[in-house]
Amino acid sequence: MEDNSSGTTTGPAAGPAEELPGGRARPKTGKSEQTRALILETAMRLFRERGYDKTTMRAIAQEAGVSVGNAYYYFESKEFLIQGFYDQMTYAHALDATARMAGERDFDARLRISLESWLDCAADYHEFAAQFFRTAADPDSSLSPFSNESHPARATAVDLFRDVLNGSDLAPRLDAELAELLPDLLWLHLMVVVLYWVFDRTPDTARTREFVRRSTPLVAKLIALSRYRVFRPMVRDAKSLIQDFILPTIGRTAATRTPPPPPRRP
Amino acid sequence: MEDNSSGTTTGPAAGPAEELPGGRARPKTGKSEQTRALILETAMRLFRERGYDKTTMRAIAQEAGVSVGNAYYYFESKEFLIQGFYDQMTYAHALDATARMAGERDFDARLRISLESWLDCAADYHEFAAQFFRTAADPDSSLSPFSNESHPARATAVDLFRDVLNGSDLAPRLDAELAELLPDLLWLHLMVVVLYWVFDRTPDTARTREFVRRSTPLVAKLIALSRYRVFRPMVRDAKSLIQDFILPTIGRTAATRTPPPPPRRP
DNA sequence: TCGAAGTTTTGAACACGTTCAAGGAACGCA
DNA sequence: TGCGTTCCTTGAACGTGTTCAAAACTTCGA
Repeated sequence: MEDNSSGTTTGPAAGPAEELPGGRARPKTGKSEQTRALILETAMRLFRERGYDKTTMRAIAQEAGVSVGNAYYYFESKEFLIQGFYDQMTYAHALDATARMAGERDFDARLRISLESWLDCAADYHEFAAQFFRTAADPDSSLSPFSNESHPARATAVDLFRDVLNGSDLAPRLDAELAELLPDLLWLHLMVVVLYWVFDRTPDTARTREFVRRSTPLVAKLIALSRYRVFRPMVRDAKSLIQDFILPTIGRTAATRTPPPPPRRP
Repeated sequence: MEDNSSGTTTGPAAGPAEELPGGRARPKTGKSEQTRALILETAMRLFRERGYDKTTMRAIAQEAGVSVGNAYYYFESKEFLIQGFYDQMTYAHALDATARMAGERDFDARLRISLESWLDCAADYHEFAAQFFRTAADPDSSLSPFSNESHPARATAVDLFRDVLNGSDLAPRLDAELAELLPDLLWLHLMVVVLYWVFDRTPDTARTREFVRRSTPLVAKLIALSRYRVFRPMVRDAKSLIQDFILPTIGRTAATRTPPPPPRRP
């Protein structure tokens, strides 16, 4: 918060929320964008090769053939390189998962596929991921996916889970209001899996994969059961708790909060 | 992992798992223990006053009247000072919560009281706690409460929740096996509350307090319901998932793990 | 009391993330 | 062409966490 007077430099580092290929973004010169990409790619390669802590900013700069100050012109800090990595990976994951679950209608399978896809996309970065998670746990860092700042990567991820649900045979049978909450909850489920994965030390993170295979049927069953009468009061309580306390804390400020009671009659 | 050859120094920093007042602990000279305590207290005061990042090791040393190297003799790194803080707070919390819920038999109330007690104990450190949580999220750090290293503070916390359960009217009505898992699960619930608290920016963390008031009845209801027939299959699945995948990942490898860690380094 | 072995303390030195004043390079305009 | 403005790049310098060889102190047997 106290860093907002980020100096006299007016470089792109001040507003780094634009490097996905979709934006009108940076002025014009392809040169600048090229340097930025070079630095990010070099950093990611070194992170993969040596790990985060052992990769110094000096090494990144030298390996990329620029000065250390130049790296700071494009990335506000070493942590912002992680943001670049996270955005890229989220995007790749969304594409891969969507492709892989095409045609599959079973909700459990779709959920499992999308999580396994994440594990595959992230596999090369397992060691380095600890650092990412550390950063995510810091509420002061704008990189945290839990932080209120609009986080394009998080929106992409939540959209993917909306797709997981909507493309499944489960979707039409669900209460509309619950269906609205679920994408965010499934994203939270991914966060739990990520937490598990970060701490997983088994070869090829086999344990996490097993955890996914075991936990997704449970999630599917839980959601399916939520329609039944007996569970109504509890589901209602849980729903309002989530709506009032969980979602506003993550990105979802007020976008869709308690819409007027939908007079549905099943 | 690669730091294990922690240098030639054989000071107490190598085995800092002993400073709770219950132990036979450090050899004999009260002097050493005194210096250690002085450094820890000074650090905690400065953390409280200035925050973690703004408190430098040099400042801690100067304020405590020792050299910076001396601080490193007692604490392997700045992060290990957090461990000292965490141990102390956990102990204080266990005492406070136990006292506060004495006489109360309602499970929901006991759970709520114990969580509110935590919030009160931690209140002074709210700002600084972000850093603690950051550390907790790093699997390479032996400070992480999720790490396998025997973590006396965690054991204390889990014991507290065992007490929350056993002292309640709910305990005798529960399946024995489930009752065995619950203390760890309730500790996980605390971790969720802590996560919420860390990100909470409302004055006096009012939002977290509201979150506790709203979530504990749900937890209580969920546990109470688990006895009913309909839920059996699901409870069984969840139980085995937790038993096989969650608890082993946190400290709980086997029932009782090598109780006495000998602090001798010849 | 002496000396050796162990314990505690010191502070200069090191590596790293980060900052910043200064200087080029590119572009527009007269 | 010359000049002003903006964008990009540089690398020395700063403050920080951390290390380590050496000094100071304690303990204890002879």
